[in-house]
Order: sequence, then C-alpha cells, then structure tokens
Amino acid sequence: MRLSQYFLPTLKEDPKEAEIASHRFMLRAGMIKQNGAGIYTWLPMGLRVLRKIENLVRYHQDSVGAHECLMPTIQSADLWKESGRYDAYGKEMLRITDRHDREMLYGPTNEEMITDVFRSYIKSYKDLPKNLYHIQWKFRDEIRPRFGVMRGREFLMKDAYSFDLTKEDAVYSYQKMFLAYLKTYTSLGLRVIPMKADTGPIGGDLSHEFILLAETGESEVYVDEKWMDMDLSGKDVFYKSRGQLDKFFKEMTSVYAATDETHDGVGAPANLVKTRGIEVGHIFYFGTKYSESMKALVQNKEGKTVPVEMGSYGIGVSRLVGAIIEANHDDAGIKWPASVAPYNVGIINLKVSDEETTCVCEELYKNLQAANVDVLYDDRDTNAGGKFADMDLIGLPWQVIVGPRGLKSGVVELKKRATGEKHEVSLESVMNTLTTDIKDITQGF
RNA sequence: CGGAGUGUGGCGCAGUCUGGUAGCGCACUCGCCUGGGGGGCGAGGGGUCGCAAGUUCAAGUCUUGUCACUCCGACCA
Repeated sequence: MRLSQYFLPTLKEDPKEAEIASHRFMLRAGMIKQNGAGIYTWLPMGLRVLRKIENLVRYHQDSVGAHECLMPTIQSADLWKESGRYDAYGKEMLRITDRHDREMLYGPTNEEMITDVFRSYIKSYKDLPKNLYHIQWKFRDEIRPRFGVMRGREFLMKDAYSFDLTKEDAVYSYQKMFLAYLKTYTSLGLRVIPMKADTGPIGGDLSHEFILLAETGESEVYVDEKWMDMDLSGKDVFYKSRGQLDKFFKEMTSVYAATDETHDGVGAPANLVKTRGIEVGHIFYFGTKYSESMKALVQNKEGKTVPVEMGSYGIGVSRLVGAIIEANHDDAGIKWPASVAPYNVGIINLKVSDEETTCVCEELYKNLQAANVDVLYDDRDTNAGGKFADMDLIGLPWQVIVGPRGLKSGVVELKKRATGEKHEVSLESVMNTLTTDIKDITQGF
C-alpha cells in the first residue's frame, strides 16, 4: 500500500481523552475514531489488526474442533425470560423495542441463543460432543467505559459454547479450549497466564481467566515466579490425546496464579510476584444452568432424557488490540508482534524528488509485494522527520529507510522496530532478510 | 449512580473572574526554498464559542435548563 493513497490519519499530538498508552496510540496511529462513550469506528489500519487477531483466534478454535457460526446482535427478550436472566441482567443490557413494541435487546452474550440453537436440532447423545462458536459484536452498557477499546461498550468477542453428555466429557471440552487459548495467545506474541477465577453469578466450579501481564493492567494479580520462564505455548500437546491433554492441564493449573478476587495467600508459594494484568479471555464450565431452564435435553444410552453439560469460552478480540499494545510499545509508539502487525514492512522514501531514491523504493516495493510481503510504502512528498515519527508510531516490525546518502554507497538502512537496531545493508540482502523473516512468521502458528 | 471536571476552526489550547472587534500553536490551501528524526519564508481559507431559554443597548463571558464527553469510585471481557 502506498501511503500517499491510503487513509491513515495520524495525529501529532496526544488526544486529551486518552489516558493509557494503547488508547493514545490507537488514536494517534489512525486506527480508531471515537464515536461515543465506549463506541469506536475502526479505521483501515486498526481494522487490519483486528482482522489478523480475529483470524488467529478462529484458526485455533477450528484446530480443536469447534465450529463457527454467526448469531445475530439483536435478540428477542423471550429467550432471556426463559433463562431468567432478563430480569437478572440489569442496566448493562441495552433494551430496545421494535415497531410492534416487542421487547428486544442488543446481545451482551449468547448463552441463551446458542442453547436455543442447540436444542432445536440435537436430541441424542450420539450427536455429542459439540462446540459452536462465533465472533460477533456485543454491547454492554457499562457504567463507565474507559481505556479505549479495552473497555468499550461495543466490543468484538469470540464466544464458544460446548455441549457434552457428562461432566467428565465437559471437562475434556474445557481442557481442549484451555489448550486452544494458550496456543492462540502464543501465536499473538503474548505471554498470557491462566488463573483460577471466581465463577461469580454464572456459577459452576471450573473457570479460568487468561491474564496478560502488563503494568497498566486493570487488576492486581499474584503469580508464582515460575511462570516467568515457563513454556506456555502448549505446542507439543495434541488435543485428541486425552491423557496428554489432562497432564498438560494439571501442570498448567498447579502453579500458583490468582487474581485479586481469588488470592487469599493460602497455598501461595514463597517466590510470589505481585503484578498487574489485563484479562484477555475467560472460560467457564457451568454444567446444566441453561440446559435445565431452557430444556436443552438429550437422550442418553439408557433412553433417559438429561440436560446437556455446557461450558462457555470467551476471548475479547477488540480488547486484545489494546492489550497487545499495552504489552508492546515505547514512547514513540507501537511495536507490533509480527503475527498481528497491519503490515510486515514499511518503506521510507526520504527524498521523493530524488530520482534514484524513488526508483529504488519503487523497485523494492514491487519486489516485496511479489514476494508476498505486506508492505506499506511511505511515498509522500514531505520531510523525513514526519515519516520517521509516523513509522515508529504505527509500529510495523521492519522499516527500510531509503535515501540519497546511503544510495551513494549502495546501501539502505534496515531498522527493526522492536529493538531499534539499525543496519546498513545492500539492496539484495534486504530482500533476503525480509522474505525469510516473513516466512518464519507465517509458519509460526 | 455518587464525586470532580471539560465543551471556543480538523487537533491541542488562551479568552469567561471584571459583558463591548473571536485569538494562538499545529494541521489545511497556494508559491518558493529545504530534504536523514515532526524544516523555513511569504500569501490564504476555515469558528452561529455544545444546545435552548433568559438578563442586557450589547453575551464566548452573567442566570436557568439541557445534552455530550473525560477523570476518580462502585461494576465489568
């Protein structure tokens, strides 16, 4: 993409409403525009990142046998009356009426709806297990939205729902998701720690929050120092091997990690680290809470009708955009992990009016595109300073800096955004370095 | 919802106390210079001062109401 043709409204100054780094940088880097409290437009650059995250989440859900569907944003109140949550949910639920005065709502979550989908078709234990998920916009009318997309009212969420005959099977489904979650976060370039969570009003007795450690995190967390250098990727674990998965799950959940709410000091190790974190996922086993009230029943082997065992598994996709920035930035801007970067490489043309410089840039731009590298080419006819600043701000993993000075000796500058390392390299080796690096990324998950 | 603030050109702000020509920086347009970390000179365009009533000869400024947004708290992915 040529920057001169693109829609990338970067801001030089900090918008006054943005307090934390991710919010500030998302506004400044032209990723989002606020339309109301906790409601945002995703501009082209922001949308690219959102989509990349979404696709990685999707990939890992599919990998453990979950099936994607897409449920509506607007739901009928009837289902919620059935489950009893229409009254229980309170003001967070945005309630609306249609022209016939029917009670509707903008979905804050989808347990009722998915249960209704399930019960309409599945009647036998032979059709179990099933896991259905969707990635959809939700709305919760938070009292006080804040921190940009980290705590918006409208947000993109992946929600999966598992259906099993027995509790034992439901636990297996839970563990599969647990594994998928760790793989997902690893692919996003994040270290995320599973923590035993309070099951709250939803009930059930098995629940984990997935917490990204970050100083600007919303809640205090207490973790065993061991987590800091543990392998969290689950890369050697195959979900179909139930024994292997169970062993992995037990390993991961035996090391101490607790949020503020669940930390009581009991069983805490000596080498406890107190830090802060951002919740980027939450999984629940809740048994028959909805299947009983909503009559999602199947017949078991004995011909007896029983409610299905359910679990739900959420990942805040839009929130992750902010969370990733919280974990990956410096004073100048964002430092995208390669797998979610909006573009892999940015080319900076330092002097558009210089024929050779522009010629080299064009050539490089063409070649990188031909090599399947997502490249953003800053071909704007402006001064260098602004280009450097913008490129650092938007945080692409690699920058190729091309100017007359270097070209005199046949080199360009290659800069790695994450570390700030800069090297003068020949044109040929630029192509090599970049295409090899990109290949590594795309094979990474 | 309790507490605290803010609404003035696209963005960031001054002007409001003490009513009297609506201003600054950046951005934008045109021209020239410049060209390796937000550059320089010159010439321009753009604002019913959130909205509505009221007081006044006169309201960005005073009064009342209202809306929006932000921050702290309780709540939450």
